[in-house]
Amino acid sequence: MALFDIPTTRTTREDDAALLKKMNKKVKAPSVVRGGNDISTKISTIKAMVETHLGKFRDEYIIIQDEETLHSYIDASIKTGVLSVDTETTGLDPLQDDLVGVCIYTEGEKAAYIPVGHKSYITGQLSKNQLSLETVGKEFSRIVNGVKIIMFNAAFDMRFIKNHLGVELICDWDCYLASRLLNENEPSKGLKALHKKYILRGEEDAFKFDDLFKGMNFAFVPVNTAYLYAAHDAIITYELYKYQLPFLSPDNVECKTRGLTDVAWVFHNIEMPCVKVVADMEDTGVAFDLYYAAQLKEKYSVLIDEKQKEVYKLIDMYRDEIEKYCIKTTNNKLDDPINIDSPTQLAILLYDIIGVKSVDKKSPRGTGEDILKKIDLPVCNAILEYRAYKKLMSTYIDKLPECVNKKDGRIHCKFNQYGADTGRFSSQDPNLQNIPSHNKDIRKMFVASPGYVLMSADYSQQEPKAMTMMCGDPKMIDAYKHGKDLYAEIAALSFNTTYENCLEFRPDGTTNPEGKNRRSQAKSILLGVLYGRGVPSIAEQLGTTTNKAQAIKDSVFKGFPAIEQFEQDSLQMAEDLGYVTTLWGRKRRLPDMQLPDYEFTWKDGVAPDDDPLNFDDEEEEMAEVPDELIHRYLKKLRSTWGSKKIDIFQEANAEGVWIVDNTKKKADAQRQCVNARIQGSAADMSKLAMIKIGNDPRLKELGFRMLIPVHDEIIAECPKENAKEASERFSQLMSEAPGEKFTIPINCDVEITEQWYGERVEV
DNA sequence: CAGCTATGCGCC
DNA sequence: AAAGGGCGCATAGCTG
Repeated sequence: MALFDIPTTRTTREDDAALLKKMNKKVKAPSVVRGGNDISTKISTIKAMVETHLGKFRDEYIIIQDEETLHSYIDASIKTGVLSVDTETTGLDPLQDDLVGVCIYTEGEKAAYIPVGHKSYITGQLSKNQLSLETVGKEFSRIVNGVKIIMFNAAFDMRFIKNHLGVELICDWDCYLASRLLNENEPSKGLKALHKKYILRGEEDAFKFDDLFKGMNFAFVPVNTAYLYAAHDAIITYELYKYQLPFLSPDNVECKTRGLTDVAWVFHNIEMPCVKVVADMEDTGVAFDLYYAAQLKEKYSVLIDEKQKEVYKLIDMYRDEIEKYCIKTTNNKLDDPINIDSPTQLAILLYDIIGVKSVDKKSPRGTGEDILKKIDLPVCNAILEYRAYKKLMSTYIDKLPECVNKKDGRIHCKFNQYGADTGRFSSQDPNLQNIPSHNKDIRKMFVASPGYVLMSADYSQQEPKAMTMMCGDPKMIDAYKHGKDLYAEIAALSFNTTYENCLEFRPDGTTNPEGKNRRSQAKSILLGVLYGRGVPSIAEQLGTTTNKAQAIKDSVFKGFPAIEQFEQDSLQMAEDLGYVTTLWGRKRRLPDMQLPDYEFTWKDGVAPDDDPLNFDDEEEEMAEVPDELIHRYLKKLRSTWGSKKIDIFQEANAEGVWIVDNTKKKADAQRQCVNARIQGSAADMSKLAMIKIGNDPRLKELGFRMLIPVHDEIIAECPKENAKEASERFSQLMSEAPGEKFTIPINCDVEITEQWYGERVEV
């Protein structure tokens, strides 16, 4: 159900403002819960649970309800110089939800909870004995300089504190980011889970917020209960910090001996400075054109309808076969009509009813894009077109307008600055890093603020350039230094021809198909190495045979031995150390690289000739499979592949030997070795650029602000009158970001528009 | 009903 | 014999 009606016409931006106001009104739910019976039961339960599990801390934590106590607590934190901070809120949106309380802890004091937004669930009124936001803000402003601030997921708390207390408290140690740098494979992602694992060593059970308060407004939890839970968070954040501290302190022996010096550098010089930049981007958001979105919705619903009709018309050609099938198989999963959004039903239609032969061995009943393209039936092609429209509609055209913040009409997504294990950002709610770019319509929903222009700057060939620097090949470096096209240069030197013969266009402007072909072959090989892509797959992309692709790859490796060397070095590094590193020293741990290809154990942990009644073999010492047997099987396995391997596993199984096959895991890890170094280095570089840009005083004066990082690209906006100077500075800072690590030129084109991907604007 | 996985597809 | 790195999200279909 729509919360409001999208207008079909628009005259001015003021209409948008009115529209938002209208939305606001309808959205406002009664803030006072009638009766409150449910809620009071829930609160009683919470009270009891908190008392049982956290009651023991009742005297160890305090509630701060007067200014003097807060003042002296802040004094104490100024003395210790370190303060952990955690916020309690009514929700996850720092712009639309409220601050309920702040917890702080400094060594030598009891953990303290400062309630500011607790309310009566009956009257909806603010509870008594709470400090005002102003007072807390005033006290917090005393620690913006000189006190080291510890948080977990700092951008979140920093935003709530900035937006509700009016203080820019900048975090110095984000335990989440520290944890990601220390082990990006760590399965425990949350504060409680990490604390339980590393501080309590798994001894105690920790409450997560949702365990206790799911479906509950934290503002309604009585202060006397809330403080036990909340203050606990400030303590465990601090304890986690103390645990992490030595590992990420460059002078500490723990840091040095564990090879974390560079990782610590990345933490202090890339990740932590990036937090404020991220918090600012999330607060800024990006302007959105609701009217245009409504127009797109009309346009695409028509297209979807037409395509859907076409699909069903084509399916109807098979109606006799469908009927036959339905009679034959009474218990099939087909809806009437067939749901073409269901891969299950579509597979039945294609493979069982129409009788299409599988085109992909890996997924014989697949209905993905590649497979449907290969099948190349009119139905399949129509379905693909239908799916393309449908995807745009559901994921973008329908979804994005719902994400518009009712207060400011902008979309504020959440960036996870260590979202990918390689160090890349990710974005969610909504994901602004996968807005369609091929399609010319969708991105235009994103617009500049009134009076502003959008600026997008992207690194050209960021990853190939990172690869060039990391493998240090002089010919590649030279190509970039002389402003040549790298792929053409690689093609020229690998295929023993001239550079000009490897370009798509001749100097006179006519096209050169052979040149284009050579260039794209070189490109496929280089990017193939970068992605760990196999030769047959490259062959498929180039439309040639595996043998020919292999020959092309050999030529490129011969012409550029540094590329092959880099690949070998990266594999070797991971095998020896268990991790690879980026240009700036971030690590990507790939423990699977150190696995043996196969592992052998006795089935059930017992050798077949063991006497089950003999208990003299103390302490379940796992009997080992004799080397001789292992060698016999290894020899067999290494000269066999594919489905025949299964026969060998079964043969071993019959003998009581259990074989674990790690070869798939290892192959996966091998592909990641090169890619993680390149992708990670590129991510480091992009973050350095964001920090430079975010802290540039001149850009700030010009009213420039970053909006969205898209891996090798930054979208920003700036008042139109300052656009010229800002764009030049923007581009320059991007180019300078990698510093002396890059000895090749980096140029960044800045596009200035009013809509994302719209027409260029002259400034 | 929520929560999970599988499949499919948007981006770099 | 096969053979593509890194994300988040929508939908279907199953489970508790």
